[in-house]
Amino acid sequence: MFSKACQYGIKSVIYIWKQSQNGQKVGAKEIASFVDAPEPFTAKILQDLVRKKIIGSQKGPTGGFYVGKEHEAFTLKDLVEVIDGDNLFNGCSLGLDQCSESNPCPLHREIKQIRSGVIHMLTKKSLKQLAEEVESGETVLSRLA
Amino acid sequence: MFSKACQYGIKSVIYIWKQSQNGQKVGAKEIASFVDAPEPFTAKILQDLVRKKIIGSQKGPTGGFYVGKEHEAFTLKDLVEVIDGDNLFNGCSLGLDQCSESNPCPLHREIKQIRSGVIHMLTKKSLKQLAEEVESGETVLSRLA
DNA sequence: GGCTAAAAAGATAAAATTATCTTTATTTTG
DNA sequence: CAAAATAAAGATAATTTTATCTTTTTAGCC
Repeated sequence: MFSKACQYGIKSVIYIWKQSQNGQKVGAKEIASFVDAPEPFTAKILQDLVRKKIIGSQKGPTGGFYVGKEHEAFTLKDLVEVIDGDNLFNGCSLGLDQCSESNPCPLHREIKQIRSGVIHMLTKKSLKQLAEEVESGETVLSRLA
Repeated sequence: MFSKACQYGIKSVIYIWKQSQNGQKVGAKEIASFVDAPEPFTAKILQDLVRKKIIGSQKGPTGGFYVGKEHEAFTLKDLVEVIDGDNLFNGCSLGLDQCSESNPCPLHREIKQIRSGVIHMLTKKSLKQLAEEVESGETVLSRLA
């Protein structure tokens, strides 16, 4: 469902939120290690997210990635769209370019319903809220339980 | 959601069903052209499906791919599993290997629900039924409407 | 039996995704 | 202002997925 890049991205951003709530910026190395992902690849993904303003970054010593009020409204859907595109949300699931309501592919109606569920789930919580659930121990992010 | 191989596979098998209901075996070339997929790649996929008994095949002149009573019970889920594995149905969507009910990742519950929807949709109709809907014009398979 | 048409299998190639390495730019601190 | 730490950017490599090509096997037909 999600590419690896996207999985890394999701976990990274939740971790950044978690740390930012404690007022801490975090470096790519720390993020990658926590999230158990290759560091340079993670850094690439984070760069994309910065470019698209999903997160912020600061160079130099004491620098790192962070989030703040300006990022509070972003949801998983925004993040997934940046990394994986809108493939999961739009376009015929069988790759037909003629597929439409009036010309539906065999899965058209069914996929439509699935997608609305997916979109709902990816929008109902903000990234910040997801981080709060990790902070509270309700959910778990790292492989180190 | 589905790999290209899987998209091609789904369309191919529905087409084979459609043709088999008229008592016709179909060759890889015809399938690929109808389904608008590269022929050798399609043939590879079909070979996998034959090996896993989702469809049948016969070599030699007048040969081709076909389906019959012995294949009637197969659903999209069976097909997707053969081609894409169970990735869509099992395993942590964020790639955590520690993820479980008692140690849930941030998306655990939500993904579980999505998945049950996906599984329901992929099992509620047989491949044969999907072909019947194409046959009746209710849905459309080829890019030539 | 030999020819032909088709699937099966195996080898190769191209493209996309994932991963790594190196260099550059920026910013803080001393 | 120099040094150090960090993100950013660019170049390269490995792996996986997608695609193609070639050879072999099977089965029908004359």
